[in-house]
Amino acid sequence: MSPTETATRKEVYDLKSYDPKRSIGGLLSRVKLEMSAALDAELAPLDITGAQFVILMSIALGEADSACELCKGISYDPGAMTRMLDRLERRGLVRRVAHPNDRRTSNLELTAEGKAVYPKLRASAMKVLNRFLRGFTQKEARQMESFLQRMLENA
Amino acid sequence: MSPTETATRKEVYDLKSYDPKRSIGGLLSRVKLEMSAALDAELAPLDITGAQFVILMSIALGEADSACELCKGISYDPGAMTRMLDRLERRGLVRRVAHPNDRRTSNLELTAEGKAVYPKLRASAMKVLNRFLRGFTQKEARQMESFLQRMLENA
DNA sequence: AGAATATATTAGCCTAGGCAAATAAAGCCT
DNA sequence: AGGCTTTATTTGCCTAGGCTAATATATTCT
Repeated sequence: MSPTETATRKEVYDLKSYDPKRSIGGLLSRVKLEMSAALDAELAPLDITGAQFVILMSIALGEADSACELCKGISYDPGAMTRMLDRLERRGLVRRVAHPNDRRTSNLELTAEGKAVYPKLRASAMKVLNRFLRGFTQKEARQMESFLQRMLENA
Repeated sequence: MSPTETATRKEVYDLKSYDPKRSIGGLLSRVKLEMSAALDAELAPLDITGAQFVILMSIALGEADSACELCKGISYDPGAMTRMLDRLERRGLVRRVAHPNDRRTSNLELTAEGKAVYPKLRASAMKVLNRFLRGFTQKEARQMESFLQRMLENA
């Protein structure tokens, strides 16, 4: 450790060094903004938004098969989720199917059209992400994933 | 490089390895969401939102002294900015001052109250950020900053 | 079984950002 | 000066998420 970085120092930023815009917080917000915009642009020809992409992916991957599980998985408001699913259903991508044992909920499935666009969605998102990661080695990418994962665990 | 990671490989994710939720994209969105919520909670006692924090900081640090410059600096909608500044002015934190040479615009300044809360805002944001970075060494934090900066340049 | 509690979804109201058109004032051109 | 273009802000309309209360089922506990 360097002299300016003593063994007692525990925190990354202090009152002197903290610059909001160049801090991890500021940069991260900015990157998220740009990435979302880029994803929206990439998906626009498919008439699907970035927010819808997240839902469709969750359903496709079997990570959630009800509105409630979706909400829990991604910290999304239940009211907003109802409307989101309404839109996806109207859009013909998702179907609500009666649950056999529980009439409070519906099982969510992709329609044929939903299944058909799924690979395109995946490819689009991957493309955007890879674009933002140009110049990154695999090792750097894995390290970035690990940093983000650790931040999430600190939440 | 490992055998699975050949010299010709240029992209971080491929169709096989890409898992949206565990990818840098998914994680980053999630971290941003949690961080924003944490900042909002931390600032709530001051009756200031995270979005307002960003504006106040920009003004305080002299990074922008008009609505237009603010918008450019943070990719914010001009219409939304007008309303944001209306709120901050009503809240007594910001003042619009006539520009001497250009009557289209106003110079933005912090009021006395705005200047008074500024150090608290800074401290709050720093606190939240440091919390998310618990366990990070200075070196890791600098590396994270650099990764994010590179992603931004790739945008 | 019946009551109390918990869960899943929905509807209403509120806030706030994005987009497009309107307005006003500069700046530029000749 | 007069006209064309650019810049800065504002306003109206639209979309979408957050919060709360309402509703309908399940589940649990006597």
